[in-house]
Amino acid sequence: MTTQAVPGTLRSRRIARSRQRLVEIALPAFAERGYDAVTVDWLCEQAEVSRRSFFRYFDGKEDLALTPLNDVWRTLIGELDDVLAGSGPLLTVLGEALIDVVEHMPPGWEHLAVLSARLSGRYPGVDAAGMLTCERFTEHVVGAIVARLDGAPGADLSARVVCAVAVAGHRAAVDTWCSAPDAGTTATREDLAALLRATLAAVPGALEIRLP
Amino acid sequence: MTTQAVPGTLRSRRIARSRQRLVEIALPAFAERGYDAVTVDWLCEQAEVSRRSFFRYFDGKEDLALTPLNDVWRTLIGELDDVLAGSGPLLTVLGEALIDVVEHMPPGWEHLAVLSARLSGRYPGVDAAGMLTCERFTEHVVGAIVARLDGAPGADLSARVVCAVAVAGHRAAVDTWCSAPDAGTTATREDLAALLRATLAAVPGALEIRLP
DNA sequence: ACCGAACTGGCACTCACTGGCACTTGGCAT
DNA sequence: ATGCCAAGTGCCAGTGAGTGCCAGTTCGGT
Repeated sequence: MTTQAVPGTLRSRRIARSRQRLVEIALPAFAERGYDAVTVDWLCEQAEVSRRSFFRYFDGKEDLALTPLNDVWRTLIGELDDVLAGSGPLLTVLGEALIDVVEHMPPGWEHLAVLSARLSGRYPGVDAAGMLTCERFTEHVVGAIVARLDGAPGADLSARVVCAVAVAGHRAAVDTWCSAPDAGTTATREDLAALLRATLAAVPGALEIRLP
Repeated sequence: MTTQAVPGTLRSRRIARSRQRLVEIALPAFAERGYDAVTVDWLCEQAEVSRRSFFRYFDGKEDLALTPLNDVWRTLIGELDDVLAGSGPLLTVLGEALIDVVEHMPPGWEHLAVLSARLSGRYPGVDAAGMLTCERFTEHVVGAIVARLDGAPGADLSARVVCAVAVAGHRAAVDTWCSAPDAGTTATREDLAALLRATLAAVPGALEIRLP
């Protein structure tokens, strides 16, 4: 997906290019003609990739549609060991790492991410797949935290709750970010980073909300 | 689903019975032979319901698999207006309402709910569908809260975060509840209610967790 | 008893996704 | 350079979920 500093083997670059091509064809097509109206067959034809390979590159159509957003969480999972080496409140640590990852996505990421986020809002099936990725992130964090704070009672639940809050904050920020009519062309990752910062900062107070 | 005090029309009771029959055939079958190995065709044959009607009764195979757990959230959504008439911290209000709903599910609910929960743990697709239902609950709460606290800045985010926490607590409680090997026969709704109470009480402290 | 509306079942169809198999090709040791 | 091997690929045929359509039935109010 990313153009690596170390390019990797010839093969893996071919795969990465095919994946990238599929995403770049798919997301605008989904936005224009609707998610259901664009078939995997058509996408494969356009990208000159066989149907069989499509399903080797992606977990499914929904995974393809969410590639830009999922890449954020997958990157974060990959960096978890480094991230959790930090200190301070877990929510702060995870939040800053999330923002850092967003700021370091490859060039052009924002345009595709906006399309992906809008798709997620319009199609429940796509949304559900996105939540699954976040859930996988949560499981990684829970596993790592339990291992690190070995034996601490409730570490499990704490990690789960913090992740839930981080994910909810992320979803809220992305919603706002992608809902400006011209977001497709003008939204920047810095905008999203700022929204994430604001959202996550507001979280502790948010829990206090009372009914009159 | 529930045996109503007011039985409703003949028609609606026939439908409810067909739905119930499908759920009672499906969940044990899923547990025994695996979710994928049990086809909708087979289920329809067993329950003597046409394939076409199946998809009129349920949103899909996953909806069927999650009926017991989804019913909790759907009931809660139905009672939202009453629930939000209460006062105090939103998290407490929602938590108590959730526990109340669980305690008033129809007889026999617990056995099917355990099967449903285990299925959700084993099959990501099913899990994702469950998260969608929770998301729908969140949207209802957000809508209602924004309407009630008209104009309060951040009410939107607050409601979202509280729901995320409530849902995470619920998931954690249900996970624990259904993972005892003999839960299928011995788990009671009171057990689950107690777990929910404990989990939700622990949440405020959970957010404070720090890395060393 | 009758009429209209709601519900039903069957059929044919689309499309996502999978397993199997033979073939190609890039990576690597020699 | 060469030749071997595993990883990756294309094609095909199959499965099963989900949907649109339509003709027939059944329920509920009048």
